[in-house]
Amino acid sequence: MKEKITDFCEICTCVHKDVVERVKKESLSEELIYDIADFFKVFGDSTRIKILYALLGGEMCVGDLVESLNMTQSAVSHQLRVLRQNDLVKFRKEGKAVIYSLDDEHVNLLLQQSMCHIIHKKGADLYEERD
Amino acid sequence: MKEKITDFCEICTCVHKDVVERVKKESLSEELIYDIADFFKVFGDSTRIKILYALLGGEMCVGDLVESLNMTQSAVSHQLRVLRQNDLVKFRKEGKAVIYSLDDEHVNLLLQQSMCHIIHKKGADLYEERD
DNA sequence: TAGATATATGAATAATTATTCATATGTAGT
DNA sequence: ACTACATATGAATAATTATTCATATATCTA
Repeated sequence: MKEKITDFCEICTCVHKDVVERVKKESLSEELIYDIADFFKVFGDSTRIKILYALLGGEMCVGDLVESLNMTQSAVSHQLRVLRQNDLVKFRKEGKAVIYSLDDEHVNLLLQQSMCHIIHKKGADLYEERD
Repeated sequence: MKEKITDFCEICTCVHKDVVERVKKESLSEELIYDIADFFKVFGDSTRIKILYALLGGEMCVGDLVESLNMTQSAVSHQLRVLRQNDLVKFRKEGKAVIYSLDDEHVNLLLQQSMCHIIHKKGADLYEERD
């Protein structure tokens, strides 16, 4: 079962032809791969998580976000744009104010789920040393 | 309902005291915020997504991953470390080979869910222009 | 134990991205 | 139309992170 499949890799001889072929066949398109990574990337920033978590409690105007999160207006606004571009938040205008809210239930779900996961993992780590 | 809450922000007058206070009160600890962001950050890289997706089909040794994904052994190994450190993959040794697999169902779930979300969103975008 | 192979890793570089600063846009009230 | 305010944005800088290259570690075989 351990045999060299082609000559395009000069260093690895530990190659299982069947596995490699299956994976290559079933691989996602480069485009989808990048889309998925980009999607997660949006959640992978503490500023954006703060904003999203704040919006879990309901819609907020930019000024309130700035106050609540102790950040500059510019930083918040830049990150809101990223969230907007990725359809994680939507907004409506009310006079001079722009009021943001979470775009759909997916966001809500993902946030909750990840928090569960992390708290669970942290907990498990904490109690790992017992007996 | 629109009133200045404190004097620590010199530029924003659009501040809803009640909202700001609630958000501040309900805010997550900085530590948890960073943990959540870091968790997502791990998924936010196309190389790691490729590896994780390949492992959805079953356990694989490093060499097979290198072959399947057309990447250098070093790059794969570095990213496997990140995945290991974040408990997304586990491994066992078999002779010289190190065989990796997904660590738990959470990973599986998150990947599937995100793909659904993205495909759905893409689809929606594609058909958006119709009347 | 020596040599070969599979994987891991440190350091340097390259690429990506968040924040800041300055300024622009848009809206409301006078 | 003018002023003030709320938000957005371009450009520069700072910070983070992925990849590469060279080399180290670990395991098997002779």
